[in-house]
Amino acid sequence: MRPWRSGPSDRRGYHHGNLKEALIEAARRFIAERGIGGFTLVDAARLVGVSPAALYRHFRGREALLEEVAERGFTELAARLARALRGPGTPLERFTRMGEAYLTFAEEEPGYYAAIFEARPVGPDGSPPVQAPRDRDAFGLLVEALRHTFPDGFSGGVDPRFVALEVWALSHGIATLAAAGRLPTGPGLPTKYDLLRAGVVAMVHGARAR
Amino acid sequence: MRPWRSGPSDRRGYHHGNLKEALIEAARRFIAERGIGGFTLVDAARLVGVSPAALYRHFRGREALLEEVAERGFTELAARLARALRGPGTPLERFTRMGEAYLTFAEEEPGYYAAIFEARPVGPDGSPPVQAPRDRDAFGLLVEALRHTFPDGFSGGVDPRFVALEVWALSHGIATLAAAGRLPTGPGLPTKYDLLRAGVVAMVHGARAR
DNA sequence: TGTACATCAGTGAACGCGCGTTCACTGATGTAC
DNA sequence: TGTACATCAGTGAACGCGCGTTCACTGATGTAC
Repeated sequence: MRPWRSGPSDRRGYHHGNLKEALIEAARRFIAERGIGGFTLVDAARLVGVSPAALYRHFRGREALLEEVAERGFTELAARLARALRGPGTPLERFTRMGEAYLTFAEEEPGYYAAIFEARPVGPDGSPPVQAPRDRDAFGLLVEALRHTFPDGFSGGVDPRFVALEVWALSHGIATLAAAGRLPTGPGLPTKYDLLRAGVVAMVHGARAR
Repeated sequence: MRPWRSGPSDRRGYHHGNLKEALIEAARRFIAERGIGGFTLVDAARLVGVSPAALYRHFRGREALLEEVAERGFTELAARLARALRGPGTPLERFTRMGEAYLTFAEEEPGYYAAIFEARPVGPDGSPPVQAPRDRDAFGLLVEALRHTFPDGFSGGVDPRFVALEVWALSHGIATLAAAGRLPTGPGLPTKYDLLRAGVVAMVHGARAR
């Protein structure tokens, strides 16, 4: 990776001009390549072309930077899911497209994805908060999507949260297996999108038939 | 954690007597507590009560130890799955029980589970092999289980491998979300076992109805 | 049964390394007058 | 428009630390005679 600067003026002198953003971007890239554990502040600073100490003008430390990356990642993920859900088609089609957007996000942004699921949220005082607000947000988003997509609900009074959890767990499983390169592929074997699509259909169907 | 020795004589002098096994056991525990990235040779040696250099009498280095842990873990997992599948009940019941055994293993042996999925397999020369034999084994095991459980196959000629992948991805997703403490729980929300059971039923049913 | 000795499984000190973080500092920026 | 100066965002050297690994070594074990 070559040193990288963002913003209009590519070569500034003493002042970088956009260091915070550049560091977040560098972290995202390194996490994508080496995982959360393999990410170091020193490498991020070097990539951006700045001394490691400069980082502390913008972040409390390593954990704070990771948490910021996770935050950005989650915002991006939520935006993509919402966009996918908004399109045309039957409820089931739109919901399925949302699932595909999830898999695509995990594939295109492995750094964000890993940060979202591995970064330990940090409270203002440095200790972990009781529960990460993102967790509730992520799950709530999915439940709301299901409720909007199937406003009549499921027969038998099946809780939409149940279906939401099911779909989320399947998506996460497919995404992480694929990211680890452990999803068997080959002639006659389904792609991850095939897998998710069939799984969603089966689960929604299952919930309606119960 | 207190220093720990295994085998019949708990206090040996210069020679430990069972160092290899003790180190594997220590690694399993540390990985369970801190994850793969948080595991260090030095800590493992200290826990066992031995100098860090002693480790090199039994392993090439850190990676080799991790790979050994993964190997043991996989053997144990395979044994548990096979045992669960062997019991009484209808095909679907037995298959469902196998899924529950998978979740239980991930919960009871988080060290093994993490090692299985995160350790990078190492060939004899130190470079990674083309494909980890374990991967094929794990998947093959699941497919065989499905074939034995539903000898009549699925209607519409649905490939058992398809269903196997689906079930595996769901199980893995549930297990990892649960291990990360990110599976929402609360009154009215399903347990991970509920989730897997309903998912398996839906998927098998979906495959037969297609 | 007793002794000599090869083999094996440990020790402990040391190494080079890269990490996250701190500190006093300095160069650049932008605002007040 | 020009100058003084407060503020801000960088530097670079240094730190203590713990890591994985190596090395020459030594104590224990078990076998041959």
